[in-house]
Amino acid sequence: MDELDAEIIRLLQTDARQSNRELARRLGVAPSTCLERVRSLTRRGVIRGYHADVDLAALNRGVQALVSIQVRPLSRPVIVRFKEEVSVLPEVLSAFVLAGGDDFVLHVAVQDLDRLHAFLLDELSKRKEIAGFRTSVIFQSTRNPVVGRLPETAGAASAPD
Amino acid sequence: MDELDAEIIRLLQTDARQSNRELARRLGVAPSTCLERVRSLTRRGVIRGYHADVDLAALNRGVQALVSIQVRPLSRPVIVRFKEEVSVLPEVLSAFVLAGGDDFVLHVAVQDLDRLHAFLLDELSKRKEIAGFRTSVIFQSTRNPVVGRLPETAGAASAPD
DNA sequence: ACTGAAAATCTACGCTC
DNA sequence: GAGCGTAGATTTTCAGT
Repeated sequence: MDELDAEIIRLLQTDARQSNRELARRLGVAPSTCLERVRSLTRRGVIRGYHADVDLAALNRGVQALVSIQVRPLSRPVIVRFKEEVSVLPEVLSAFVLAGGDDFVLHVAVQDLDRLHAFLLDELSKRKEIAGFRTSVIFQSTRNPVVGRLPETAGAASAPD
Repeated sequence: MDELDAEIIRLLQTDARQSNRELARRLGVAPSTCLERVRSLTRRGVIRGYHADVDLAALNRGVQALVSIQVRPLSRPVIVRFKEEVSVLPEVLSAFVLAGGDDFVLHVAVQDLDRLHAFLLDELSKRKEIAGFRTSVIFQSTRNPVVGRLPETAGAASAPD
């Protein structure tokens, strides 16, 4: 993971469909070199795939929400099963298993508030393992297009207290 | 947005780097037709871009958390400014502006728990507009690779009560 | 929406450092 | 081992239909 790899990752996060040639030009290396680097990153699992970013509103999924959920009993089989079942629901964009007050957070996207309500009632309320949940409608969301290495925070690495 | 468009979107969400030719083959249309469809979807803003999916652990960002935040006063300038400033922090993957008990949720990824603690203390605690926040470490997260049209929920559209 | 052909790109392989 | 240049295969792209 040298500087060149980091730059490749940055550029492919910005635009995954640019040609290998273009990528090589921006990096100042030969296309064949660039190709080998990208393959290596893919082989090593650093690059996991390439995905189109789609406008949710255009898919009639303009209403998003975060749903915080507590499940009981808080046992491994219940958590594993709940996570698996809920992850595949079409309304769910992503699911988080958490430490702390809430056990799960679901990021959901649906057509409108009626559908959100229906989802909560039909998919969540009926589940016996759910001890409670709280829904927050999302007004806005922003996503950082590029995930890079973090800058070293001065002192944190070398001088723990 | 006919069936062909929907299928293109599905395939490009799964693998954004497959060739136009491959895409066309899977759809059973000519490459030129497929290309024009993809361009149209891009022009209309349905496809917003293509991004590489990178393993956060490989970038030394293996620790993720959701941070729920309340800000005061809850006025437009405070919200807008907070959102803009926080969105560009390198630790922040995405930021949500919410309705409900919490005003913001930040999805953050950092190297380790020390860095998470440092982020909370150095970036959040010092902000005067923050009235309180709660941090939940993420044990696991799953993401739905394909966002599609939602199935019609029987009765919901045609027979509201 | 398809066909065909020209331009651009991809990528395997042998070479140099 | 890592990067480069080249050449043959593949793909993109845009007429014309």
